[in-house]
Amino acid sequence: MPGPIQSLSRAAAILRLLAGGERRLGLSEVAASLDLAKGTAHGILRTLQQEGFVEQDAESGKYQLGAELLRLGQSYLDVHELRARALVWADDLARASGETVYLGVLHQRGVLIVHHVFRPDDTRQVLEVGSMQPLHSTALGKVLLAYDPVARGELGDGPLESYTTRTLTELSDVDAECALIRERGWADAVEETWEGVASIGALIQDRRRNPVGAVCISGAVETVCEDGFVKPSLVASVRSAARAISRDLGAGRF
Amino acid sequence: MPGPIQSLSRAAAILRLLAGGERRLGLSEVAASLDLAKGTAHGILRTLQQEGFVEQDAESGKYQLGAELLRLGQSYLDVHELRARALVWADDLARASGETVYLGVLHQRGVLIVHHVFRPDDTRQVLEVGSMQPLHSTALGKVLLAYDPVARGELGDGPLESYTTRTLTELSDVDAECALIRERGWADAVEETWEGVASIGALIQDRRRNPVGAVCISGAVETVCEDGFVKPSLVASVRSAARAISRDLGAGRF
DNA sequence: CCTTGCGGTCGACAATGTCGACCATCAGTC
DNA sequence: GACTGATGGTCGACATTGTCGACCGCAAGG
Repeated sequence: MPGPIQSLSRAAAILRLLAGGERRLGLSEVAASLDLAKGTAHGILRTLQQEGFVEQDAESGKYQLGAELLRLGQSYLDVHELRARALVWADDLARASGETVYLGVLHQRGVLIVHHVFRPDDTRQVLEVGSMQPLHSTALGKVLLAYDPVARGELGDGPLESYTTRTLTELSDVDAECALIRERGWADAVEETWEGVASIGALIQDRRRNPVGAVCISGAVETVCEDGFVKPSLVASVRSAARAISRDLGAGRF
Repeated sequence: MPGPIQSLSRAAAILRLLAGGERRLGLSEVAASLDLAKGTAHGILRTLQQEGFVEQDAESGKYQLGAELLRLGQSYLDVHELRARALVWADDLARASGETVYLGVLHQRGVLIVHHVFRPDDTRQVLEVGSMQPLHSTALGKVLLAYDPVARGELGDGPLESYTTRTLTELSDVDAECALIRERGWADAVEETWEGVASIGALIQDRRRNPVGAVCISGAVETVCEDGFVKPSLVASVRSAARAISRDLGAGRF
């Protein structure tokens, strides 16, 4: 495979840099962070700016991400076939289970949330579409790890970050857990990322049985678990939703 | 100002092209649409793909937008100062008015929705964050047209699209309306874009009085209007919310 | 079995993006 | 108020880099 286009890779790196840092970044900071000449960084930023991917604060001169990214991100969702077919099933699942529903796909080293149905009570909740969750400590992530070799590859050999005392941080433990998940066909994660939160996830596959994403429900330990284990009835609901979505995807082409 | 970076502009054009067309596009289609050599288009696509901005359907070989865009779009929202400060006020406004609340900023030739609070009843609604609304036929758009010279400039001299029989399609009419809006300090749009929908909007400005966005409420004509005019009490709510957000923004720096 | 379309590769060429010195401006400071 | 040290931004020479169009292999369709 021939090499990538240098200026484009650099532009992408700049966007990621701006996305990462909380605050706006100055030209010099950007150039220094990526080891570019100021002139070069400026040229890229100027172009990104006039394309709308980056905006410049009028008075400080510093740069931040631009509105066009939001628009394109929305377009991504519009085209996303998995999401489109899952919308109605996710709704049903939320209603049936009374819990929050997430739909996620593998993206880089994590799970990208592409759909989110609020828990059907009236508590205030923030939409998490577009945010990322870790692979090794969430139901969505562990499902993907268990079934998608690419996801397992992303884990590499690096140390796994620990979020709570129940987070699995040893690769061998994760692999054992994945074997279990494959055997029984679903994953759970009880207080492995957030205290008090438990979730149950299952795989979504396309017509050729390739893993393409995962659904999960997520809620308070008290409502999702019973006697220290996740409720079998909820597991059944999640698995049935996952099967329904997979079937729907499979039918997509005919 | 020196020229933009060619490859970057082209990459942006490809992304916009992919965002525009509903379906996935093949390499040749992309190359033809933008009048590029196939090799060139391929190089750009390849780079965009490995950066995650574009994905390729494994079996058809066609391209579509990538997940990274969703993630970056979300990051844009996270950094967005106007949105951050407006969140709580928008919530209050929705509760007080009982209607849907939108928060929009000028982007290219339209209004980009950066925040959306659902109407506080239980009807099913879809999140419109990231989508665009026309300038000349919505309350948000007309507010920006009235106060932001850049917005007025975007209108150019082109013919204005008509959505309903009440859409203003003559530039002179729009300008007259804008004068009125400036005079009284708020805008409305009753069935100018969607039949049965009325909205009321007001300007948000930063500490230096620059227009930075607009808030509006939007709902059924029957609940927003009375005797053929928008209800004064709703106008008051919207204007008060807009002032609150502006004040909040102004205080941001101190 | 040839044709026609597809996505993808290759290598020569020169247009293109890159680099680093340079400029203008502002804020702080002695 | 001139100095200092930041900043964002410009410029033009250079050669790296992206571009182009011919070419490849494959699959579908006549």
